[in-house]
Amino acid sequence: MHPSLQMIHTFVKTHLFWYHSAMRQKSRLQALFRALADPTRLRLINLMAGGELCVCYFVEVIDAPQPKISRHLAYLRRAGIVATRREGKWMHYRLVTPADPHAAAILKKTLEALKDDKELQRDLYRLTRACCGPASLVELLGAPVPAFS
Amino acid sequence: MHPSLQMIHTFVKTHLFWYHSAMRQKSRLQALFRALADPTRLRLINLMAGGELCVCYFVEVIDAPQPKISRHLAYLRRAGIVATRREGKWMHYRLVTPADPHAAAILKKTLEALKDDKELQRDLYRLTRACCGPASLVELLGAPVPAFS
DNA sequence: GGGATGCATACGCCAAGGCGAATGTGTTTA
DNA sequence: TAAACACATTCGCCTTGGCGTATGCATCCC
Repeated sequence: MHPSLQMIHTFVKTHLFWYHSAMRQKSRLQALFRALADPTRLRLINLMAGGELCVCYFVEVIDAPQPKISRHLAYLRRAGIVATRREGKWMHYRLVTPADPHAAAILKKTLEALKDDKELQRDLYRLTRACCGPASLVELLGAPVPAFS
Repeated sequence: MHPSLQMIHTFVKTHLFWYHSAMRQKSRLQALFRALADPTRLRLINLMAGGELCVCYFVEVIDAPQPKISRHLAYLRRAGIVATRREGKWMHYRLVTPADPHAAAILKKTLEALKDDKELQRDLYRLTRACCGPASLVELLGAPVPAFS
C-alpha cells in the first residue's frame, strides 16, 4: 500500500470510529448477531424495549459496575441498534429500528423472545422498583422518570 | 469447591464436550447468535437451506480449506443448528429446527434474510454448478447428488 | 470556581475463537 | 492389507472482546 494511503488508513482506524466499524463489518447481519451474542447486551436491549432509559437505571437493574454497562451500550451504539439523547447530566438510550428490514425483523423477533425469558422478566420487575418503588432512583438521585410502557 | 467436585468438573470440562458447552451458555439465544455471528457459518447455513449437503460441496462452493469448513460445521453442530448423517465416506449436513420456538423463529427469519443477499445468491449458483454443471463433483468424485430445492 | 454527579474511555489482563498447517480417523477401493 | 479418499481434530499463532480498575470529560450545584 502507498505510504500516504497507509497514513490515511491508520488515521481512519484510530480516529474515525464509525467509519472504521463500518469498514470492518462483512455484513449487516453479522454485526447484528455479534451485538446480540452477549447476555448483558440482551438484558440491556430487553430493558429498553419499553422505552428509553438513562444509564443509572441499567446500572441499578443489572447490578454491574457502571463502566461495564457503558461499554456494552457503546457496543450497541456502534452496531446501530441504539441511539442516545442527552438531558443534562443524564444520557438516555433507546432502541432504534435498523435500516435493513431483515435486521429489523430479526431484532423484533429477538425482543419477543426476550419477553418470554423468566430472568429478563425479573429485570423488568426490578426496573419498576428502581423507578417507582420506595427508595427509587427517581427520589434518591432525582433521576428522570422513564416513560416505559 | 470440594476437591472431588473439582475433579469432576475438570473431567467434565475436558471430556464431555456437550455438557460443557451446555453449561457455558447463559441462554439458548446467546448460543444461537454466537453461531450466526460469522460470515462463513452464514454461508454454510444459506447453502443448507435447500436441503442436506455433504462437506465436499461446501469446500467447493466456499472455496476455503477443508479444515476450516469442518471446524465451522462442528461449531454449528455444537450449537444444535445442524445435524449429520453418514453415507459411506460422505458426511451430510442438514439444518435442524431448534427446540426453542423463539430460536426457531429467529433462525427462520435469518434464512429469509440470507436469501436476499447477493453474495449468498452467488453461492447457490456455484452450488448448482458444482452439482450439475460440467466437471461437477458428482461426475468427478462420484459425490452424492444433493436433493436441494 | 470548585466539588459532586453521571457517564465515557483507557489500560492491562485474560479467555474465546478464527486461521493455516499438520496430523488423526473412518471408509472404500484396489 | 495397503493405499486412497472424505472428513475430523490438533496445534501454535493471532485478533477480538470481555472484565476490573483507574482515569477523563461533561454537566450541575453550592
